[in-house]
Amino acid sequence: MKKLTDIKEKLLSANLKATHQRLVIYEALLKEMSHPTVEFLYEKVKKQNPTLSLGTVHKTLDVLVEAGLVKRVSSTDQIKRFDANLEKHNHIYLENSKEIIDYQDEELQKLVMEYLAKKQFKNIEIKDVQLQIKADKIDKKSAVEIA
Amino acid sequence: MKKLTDIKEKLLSANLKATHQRLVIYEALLKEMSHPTVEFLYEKVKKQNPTLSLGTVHKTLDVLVEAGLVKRVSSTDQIKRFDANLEKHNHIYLENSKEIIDYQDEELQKLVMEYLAKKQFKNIEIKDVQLQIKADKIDKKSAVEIA
DNA sequence: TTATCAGATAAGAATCATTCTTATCTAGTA
DNA sequence: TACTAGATAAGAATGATTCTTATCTGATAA
Repeated sequence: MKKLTDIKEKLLSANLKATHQRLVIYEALLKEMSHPTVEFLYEKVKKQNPTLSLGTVHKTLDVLVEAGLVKRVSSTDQIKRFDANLEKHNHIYLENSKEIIDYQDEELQKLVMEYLAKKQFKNIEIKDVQLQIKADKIDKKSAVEIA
Repeated sequence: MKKLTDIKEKLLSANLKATHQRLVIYEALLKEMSHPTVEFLYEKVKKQNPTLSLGTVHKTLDVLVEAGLVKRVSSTDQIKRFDANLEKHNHIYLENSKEIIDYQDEELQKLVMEYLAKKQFKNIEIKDVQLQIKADKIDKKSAVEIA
């Protein structure tokens, strides 16, 4: 549970002005586990902030990505998705239900990074590795559980 | 080196009519290692086929994806990219040079798949796993070499 | 050969998420 | 209080993609 003061703190420590719009957009993204689109976040925050514009949501998310507080999620469709979870984690793409869920597994991350570290890549510097797990949800009504 | 007859064969075995447009678009994609955009392929094939339209390139690629002959490449930008390489492989995203290059490594693929197979996921059926390796090219002029 | 028919293509209009532009607003500072 | 830089609102512009419609093509049957 992030308090508003924590969010404010994060913005300020990234040298960003902690405006009301930025606070509510960032807060909405932090609450969402579903890797929301710009439109989705706009609809969420608009309820409490009717004057807030869609362009501001776009701009704010760009600013947050630029500042390293938020990440873009890659996908094969044409719509931007965002993620406020900065911890190293992977994504499970549920193709039939169109969801993207988090999969955190330090052991796996370590396994892959150590494997790649042993390899000799010439002329590149590896910055990050992410797994995209493509799957189908079997029972669409119940949630996915990861042991 | 794919011969045109091989390409024709692939189209026919996917129950697609082997039209001239499909042949040249598919051939152009097979030749490209760079995970090209629709626009890029259009510019390539237009030289020899001036009447071919951009819409046809879009439609044809959709048809090829639908038929399983071609794959979409996921990315964080808004532009579709395609890949005719159906072998299990991973992608290295060179962020500074905007390239996406292939990284084939059966050992790594096996390592990850076996690790995940041991895990207990409830309610999902894993179909595929892909690694996205984010990196920077050190010397932009020379090629990346993978040992 | 000719007619028919389904599917493919060309051309351009429509769509829609994103980006850009401009004017206005706001908070901090002198 | 006035000034200033940065942020926001509103809406226009952009551009890749999708859609629509008419035309074309190639296979098949009469």
